[in-house]
Amino acid sequence: MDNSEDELEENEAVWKNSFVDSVPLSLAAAPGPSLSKTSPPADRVILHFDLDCFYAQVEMIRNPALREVPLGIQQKYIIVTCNYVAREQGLTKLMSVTDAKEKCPQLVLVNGEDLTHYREMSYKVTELLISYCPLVERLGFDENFMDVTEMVERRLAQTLESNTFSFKGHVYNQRSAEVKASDYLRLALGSHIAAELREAIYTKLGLTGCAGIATNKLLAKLVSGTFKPNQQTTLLPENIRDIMGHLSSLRKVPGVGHQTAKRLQALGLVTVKDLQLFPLTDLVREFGGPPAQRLKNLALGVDDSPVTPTGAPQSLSDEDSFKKMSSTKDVLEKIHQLLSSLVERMHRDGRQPQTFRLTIRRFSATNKWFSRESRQCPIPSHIGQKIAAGSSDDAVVQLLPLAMKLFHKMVDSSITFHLTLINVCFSNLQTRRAVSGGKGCITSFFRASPRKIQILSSQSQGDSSHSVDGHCTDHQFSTHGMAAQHLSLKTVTTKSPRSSEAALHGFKWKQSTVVAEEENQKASCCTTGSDPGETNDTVTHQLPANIDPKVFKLLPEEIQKELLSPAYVNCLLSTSDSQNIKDVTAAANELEPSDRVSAVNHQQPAGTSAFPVENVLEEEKLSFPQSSDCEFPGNVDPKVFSELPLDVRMELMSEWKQQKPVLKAPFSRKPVRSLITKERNALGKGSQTNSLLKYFKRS
DNA sequence: CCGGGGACGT
DNA sequence: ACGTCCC
Ligand SMILES: Nc1ccn([C@H]2C[C@H](O)[C@@H](COP(=O)(O)OP(=O)(O)OP(=O)(O)O)O2)c(=O)n1
Ligand SMILES: [Mn+2]
Ligand SMILES: [Mn+2]
Repeated sequence: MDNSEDELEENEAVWKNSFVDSVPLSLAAAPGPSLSKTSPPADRVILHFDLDCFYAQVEMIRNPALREVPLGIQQKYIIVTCNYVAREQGLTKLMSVTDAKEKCPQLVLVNGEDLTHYREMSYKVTELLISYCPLVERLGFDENFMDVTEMVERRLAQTLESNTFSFKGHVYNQRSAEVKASDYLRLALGSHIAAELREAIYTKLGLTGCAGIATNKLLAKLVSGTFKPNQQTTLLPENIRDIMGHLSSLRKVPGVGHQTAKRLQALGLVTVKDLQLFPLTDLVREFGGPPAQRLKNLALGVDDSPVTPTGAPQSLSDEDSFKKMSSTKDVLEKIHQLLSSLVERMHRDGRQPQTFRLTIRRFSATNKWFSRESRQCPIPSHIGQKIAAGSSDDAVVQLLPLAMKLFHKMVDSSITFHLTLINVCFSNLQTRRAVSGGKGCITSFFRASPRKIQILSSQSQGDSSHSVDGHCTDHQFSTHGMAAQHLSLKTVTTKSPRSSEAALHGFKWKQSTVVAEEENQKASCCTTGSDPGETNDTVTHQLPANIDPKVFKLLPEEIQKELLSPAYVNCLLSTSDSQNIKDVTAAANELEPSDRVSAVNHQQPAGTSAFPVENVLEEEKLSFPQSSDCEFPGNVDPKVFSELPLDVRMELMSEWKQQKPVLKAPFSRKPVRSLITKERNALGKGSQTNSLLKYFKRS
């Protein structure tokens, strides 16, 4: 989007001095600044991890021969990233293929449009980090924040028994050996933890990356990239002003995007210092209170936002872009293709999506590559169940009409259109209720055991499994950057409390409670006919009332015939009043036994329960959707149906036949309208969070 | 020759 | 539903 417009700024001449790797220190001195013996220390210890040339690294693992050649990962016409061999030749991230080939004719390209492998590796990293400490927040596929404050506190005691101690890795802007780790003992311990975790990521997953150690997320992220590949850097409080002041522009501040930078520039602000010195009151005028304060804080290197465990993804999407798509048939095929892969992913996830969204991007000369349009609708529960159950083909076939209906809400297919992108997305993901215990569940992200919902009450306190926490290393090698230091990872092989399967694949994500029985949702996009005002006066002949004649005429003759065949017509005609309303059963919120100790630490916002109480679906009673006695369910738009390929239509028909009719509500035809937009936003999350960015939320 | 994802705020 | 941010 806007993201890359100013992306291509030259690397400023960073004056990043550092003392490398092992700064000796004596422990005689007093402990760190805010070391109040009692609970939450004023200063947190935050780690930020960022994998090296992530997609390229994954491809190099898959094919080691690529390690020695300049490698670019291609998505359409873009080299989205490249390995460091290629970077030595001047290649950069997000470079066009033509520019890249120009700079480096021998560049080897691997297509990276399918993110599957990157996504899987990404979650393995997050999972590994979580196994050491639950406070892990993802950012994109290759970054994780971690709050290790408590882990540090626990190590502190053990450290005091040790004689010497030092930082691991670089210390920002600090080249003298005088660095007193004793003044920043907790950050120093954080640097050891970071080194150990990087080592674990390398030995277990084969991935290298950078880490930043600082007192908040903003600073940890900013400092992590100081020395680039496969190194780590700690930012001491005394250097906060340095690192902020030397950012080349406000755009470098995470949270200041293209639009915000433009607005700031309109105020005459370009550098971080500009913003630091700008009167808050003037800033408030432009951005409003909280965002203004947030911006100023960011410029000062202040960031109180907590590390919020990310949990399982809130949406899954699949998209493709292209130069031109202009026929309904192509659109349908593309959506079919996208849906097939998305439904498979959704099934592996194990949860049940309740909302479907279709997004398009249209070509236009003026708008060049701009805005997207989208429409969404509820997913009828019987389809959601098929997705979760793994009846993927059935699910896809039944989702297709939904998607096409949404498509027609955006695109008048009787007029020429030109699309350049289609995206399909599942959201409002509901966890199916675990058996009886009603406890936490582990939904497997990975393939291995699809139906994985396990109960796990362990893990509660602290760092658990790995005794990375065990004791600090007492030797210090100055291996500058090589993650190969003999860190005290010896203990890593201690018995894992989890089953091996869980350790490998299990994912302990966020919890929630019950949403009890759900109503039969009726997609507004699925309501047939009876659209007020949209009746056809140009009727040609015996077309069912809800078929658009214009569309009908465009259909192939064979499809027209089929539509007019008695069986179909009967179905279509009987659909209009088939919209039985099923009562919305009251949602009985049942509290989670929650013996799972929330491994959340001090910065948990007051009033926020450790785990949100939502998104868990009661196992559904076998209720069958509002289908009338006709074989043609009421939620299928005839126009859409007519556009489906014959085989899809046949599949749908056979689907419908197998469904046993449900008890018809005698008092059916009701104002469905009030219900169809139901789709309440289970507005769960941030109770307030109106901040500029959730990215650096206030605490 | 501007990907393919995500999260959150309005 | 769309905008902005992140990677
Ligand atoms: N606009 C972007 C930014 C990133 N990515 C993908 C490709 C990257 O491989 C991955 C991680 O992004 P980074 O910015 O961390 O870049 P790399 O990890 O590739 O390189 P570096 O070693 O500089 O971190 O996310 C993307 O698809 N589109
Ligand atoms: Mn990154
Ligand atoms: Mn990276």
